Amino acid sequence: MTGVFDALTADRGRLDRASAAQRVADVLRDHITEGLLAPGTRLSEEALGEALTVSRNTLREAFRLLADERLVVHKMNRGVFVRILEPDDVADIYTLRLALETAGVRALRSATPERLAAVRTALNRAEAAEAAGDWITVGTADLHFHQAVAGIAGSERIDECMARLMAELRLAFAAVPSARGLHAPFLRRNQTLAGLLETGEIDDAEVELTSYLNDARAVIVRAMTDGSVTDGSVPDGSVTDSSVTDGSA
Amino acid sequence: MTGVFDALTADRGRLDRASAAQRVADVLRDHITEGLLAPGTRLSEEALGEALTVSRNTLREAFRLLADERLVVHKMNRGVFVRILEPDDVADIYTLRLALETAGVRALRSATPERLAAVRTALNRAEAAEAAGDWITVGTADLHFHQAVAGIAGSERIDECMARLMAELRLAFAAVPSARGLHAPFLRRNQTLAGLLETGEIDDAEVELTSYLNDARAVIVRAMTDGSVTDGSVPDGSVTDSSVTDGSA
DNA sequence: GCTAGGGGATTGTGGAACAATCCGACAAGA
DNA sequence: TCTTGTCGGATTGTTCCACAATCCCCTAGC
Repeated sequence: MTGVFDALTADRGRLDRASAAQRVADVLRDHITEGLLAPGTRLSEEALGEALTVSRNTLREAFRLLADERLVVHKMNRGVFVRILEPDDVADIYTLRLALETAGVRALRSATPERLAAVRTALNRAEAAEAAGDWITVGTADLHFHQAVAGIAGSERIDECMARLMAELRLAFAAVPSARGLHAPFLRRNQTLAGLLETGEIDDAEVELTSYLNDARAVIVRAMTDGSVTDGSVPDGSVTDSSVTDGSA
Repeated sequence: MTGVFDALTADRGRLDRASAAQRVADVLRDHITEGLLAPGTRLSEEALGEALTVSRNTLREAFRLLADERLVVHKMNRGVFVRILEPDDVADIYTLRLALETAGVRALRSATPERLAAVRTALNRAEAAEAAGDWITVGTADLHFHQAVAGIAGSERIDECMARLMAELRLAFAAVPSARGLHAPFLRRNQTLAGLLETGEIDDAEVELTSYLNDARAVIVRAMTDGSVTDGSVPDGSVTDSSVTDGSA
């Protein structure tokens, strides 16, 4: 049964175009993770349906997808809201992150060259963005760097799990006033980690990774708890309506 | 703000009744993981909607939830089907399992007593089922045992991740002819692992866990590849129609 | 100042309709 | 005989509409 067309199989996925619900979810996911939709914003079915020219039913299917990814929360008879992350959530995210990235480090010996190269590529991108002073892009590249670390394991499910985690983490970044203060201290440590990986020092890499993630978690949690200052990235006053202030707990 | 009603918070979830889509998804998930819906079965919107007396809209929202959990696959303009696991999927599942359960073992020092006790509880249930010759229940208890191991980490997200993984794994069990042949050899090793955890031998537990999961993976993958024999759990001939045979990759 | 209740808006769910698409069968041609 | 074009039936994809349920806010009354 195997023949000369086997190479096409990989591209088969491109054939089935995404459904409308999938596309809507993609658009909303981008907007949320880019910070264009502030945490707490209510996503009205009618308003969004009109803006995206899709029906309420289709929109609701998209909401299900995003709720499953924890990017929005469903409140019965009240609608869906962009998720507001609590400090506990951040701590929990880092616990899972540690497990996944550790799995990547430990799989170093059996890693494919492409997977390993992706780590360095992401790191280079982060430093280029740093040199340009573009701290938003630095944040993106940093997340990609860590996705690449977990990706060393070569597992489809680990990749997806990390991708979700990183999208969720972006919600936390939105709660930290200064992107620069958040990312700058960790760029050099990324460099250290990448070096250890490239020289195959697995145990040292694991120690560094653990310490790194613990520190990062502490920084974000602290910024969230005493963080009363925002740098004005909140789009406009509509976010301050009453529906935002009530906690999700 | 904290008061005498804090204990009620845990049960708050029971208050907001689940939406119809959620309930439908729950029912279907149970049927799938219990093996009542064989992999490859097509889930007709009209037939299912009639059977559950819900509208197509609601059903489609439920399908989105299940597709996100990888229990069903969406094929554009063709409908949704109960997922058929490939050997590669099983291998991948075990990779993630190892990462999550290892995280549990490593968190042993800071584990709560309840979390640790859950490991022994699940194990006892498995052995009771074994004594009764109920191998289906043994399979369930075995999955709960491993969920408890990962649960030692005390992370909400790790728990959810494991729960999904276990549901998915059930699809693989459906491809193995003999439940007894699958589970029996591993019951004793569960016992060993639990013992190491209870005596706090973290490193040994981790080694045993790794070896355990590698062996289990090998058993299932082998059973799936050369598994031409089924024990007749496939409901009827409708499963053999052409739409089932094409791979999902 | 607090409780109770009404009004308005939005969601939850069902139902129907139409277009788009896929599958299988049949027919035509080499 | 094998391949290719075409047609018809069935199911999904998506939209629109309707109505009940629920929640929030505001006002009235004590």
